Amino acid sequence: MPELPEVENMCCGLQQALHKDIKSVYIADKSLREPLPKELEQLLINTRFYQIKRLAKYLIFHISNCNKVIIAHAGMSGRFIYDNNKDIIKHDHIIITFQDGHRIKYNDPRRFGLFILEDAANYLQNKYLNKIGVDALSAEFNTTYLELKLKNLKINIKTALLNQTIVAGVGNIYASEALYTAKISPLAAAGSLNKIDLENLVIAIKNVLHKSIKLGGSTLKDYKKTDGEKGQFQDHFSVYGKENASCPACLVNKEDCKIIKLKQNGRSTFYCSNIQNL
DNA sequence: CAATGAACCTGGTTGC
DNA sequence: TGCAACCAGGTTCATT
Repeated sequence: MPELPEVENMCCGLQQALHKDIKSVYIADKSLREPLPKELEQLLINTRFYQIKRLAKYLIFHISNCNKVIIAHAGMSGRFIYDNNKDIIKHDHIIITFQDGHRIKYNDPRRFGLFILEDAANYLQNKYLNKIGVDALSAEFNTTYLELKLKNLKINIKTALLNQTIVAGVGNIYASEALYTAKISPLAAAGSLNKIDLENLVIAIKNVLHKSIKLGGSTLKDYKKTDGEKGQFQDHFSVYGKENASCPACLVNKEDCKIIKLKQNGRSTFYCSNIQNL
């Protein structure tokens, strides 16, 4: 999916929908990770959203005069669109139409996404949210925190970065990109990294996420910004998806290198063995 | 617990 | 052209 930068962009785009009266709600039949809540329609009509915010890779919709919130996640292939179109296309699962004709549409071909209701009073205790680690862009995500979390872990650092209970928001693209920038091998044992490595890694993660947010995220295939346009950060990858190419640093130094692709825990990892030594 | 791999789904690409 | 195999921004669950 949608990793942190893509979800952040969805969230920004959806701010336009705040405080607009909801006229109608379309709910498709097929389930996402969980069945779509059928009480959604009755709950939303004639009210409005007063806050939509990002929590890790989740979006939380706060509803006026309602004791429920919506917890949404875009899975691998989900997108939120905000427009004034009337069309319903394949894989549209939720369409929330406002009085002024605009609408929020959630489309998700693979249906790994999530769209559920939870009690507003204690939604953070929800089973999907209560184990999430600190947000990658928060001040709490720092060298000291990461050192504590990785201590004694034997898994490789790349896999550790995908664990949302350690740090929330990093996904498969930005894990490879950040490790490259920090000059850390994805194969290194998470618990073996020294303080300098960890400091570089924290900085690299925050930098790559910030840069991607500015460029509207990365569009590989399904992800689109809420206006339907592609993100641009995919044009700035150093290693992701670049198997057998030369990495940027080796190109500058005119050194021979080939970016390596491997599988770690079932996910593709890309790295330069010249730059990223164990 | 920590670490692995399978499962959940659809659709695009690759290779025979 | 057809069809099977493999691959994809994520996460949970069952099994070691």
